[in-house]
Amino acid sequence: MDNITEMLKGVLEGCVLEIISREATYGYEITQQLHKQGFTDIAEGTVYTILVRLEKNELVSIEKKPSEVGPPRKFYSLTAAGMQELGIFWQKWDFVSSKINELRSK
Amino acid sequence: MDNITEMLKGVLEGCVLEIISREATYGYEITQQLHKQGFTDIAEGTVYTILVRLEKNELVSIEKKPSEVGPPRKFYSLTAAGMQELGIFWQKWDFVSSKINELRSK
DNA sequence: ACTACTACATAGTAGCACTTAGTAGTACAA
DNA sequence: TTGTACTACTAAGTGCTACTATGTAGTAGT
Repeated sequence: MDNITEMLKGVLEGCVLEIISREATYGYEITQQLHKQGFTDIAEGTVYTILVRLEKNELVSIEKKPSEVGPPRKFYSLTAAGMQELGIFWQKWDFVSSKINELRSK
Repeated sequence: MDNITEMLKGVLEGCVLEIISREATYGYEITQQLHKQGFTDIAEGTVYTILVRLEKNELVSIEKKPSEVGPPRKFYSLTAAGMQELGIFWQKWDFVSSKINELRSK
């Protein structure tokens, strides 16, 4: 799918929060999961900028762990604020997507 | 619903295209329709900037008509390119929204 | 004159995904 | 020992989009 950049604004961050909420994980792994989930064109750099923003906003906490196959990994977990933010994200998503679908079907 | 700005990026333009595709209409009316449809916080200025962009990209054609209750109105209709763009928009929407929902449910 | 509604225009701002380019560790082959 | 490939993170700069704020202007009722 070509050029869905604009449509991802505001939702990609939510997706990253959702992925982290399942299990503590790190940037490289998150990127790969997104690729497997169908978002094949998302660049690594994009995910890392989101992670930096999440950290700055204190929605995630970080634990650095060594890797056996490369440089050390930064594992992310949701903070309480992060959990709350994830809930708000899904509320917004439900709201927006239902309105869009209503508009389409009327 | 608070602060859904980012989530509207890339979709609001598609919504405007959809509304115009139903019937030739003008900016003020489009804004009101969006409000009725649940997007209560969308400002007039936002709609007009979208319309200017659509015109610039030749996705709409314009016919100016006098109004009995105020200044003249600019009625917008989709061009062939606009129709095509609308189709692409819904394809993208289906793609993105299905992926998001998959991510959520897994 | 004043207010309210209708109708359009636009310069400036903020936020986000993306591009590009870089640094580093491990492992395996030529 | 050089090169390639994969893993893993960083960061400066760009472009697009919705939003803010403000302004202009026509019509109509008080």
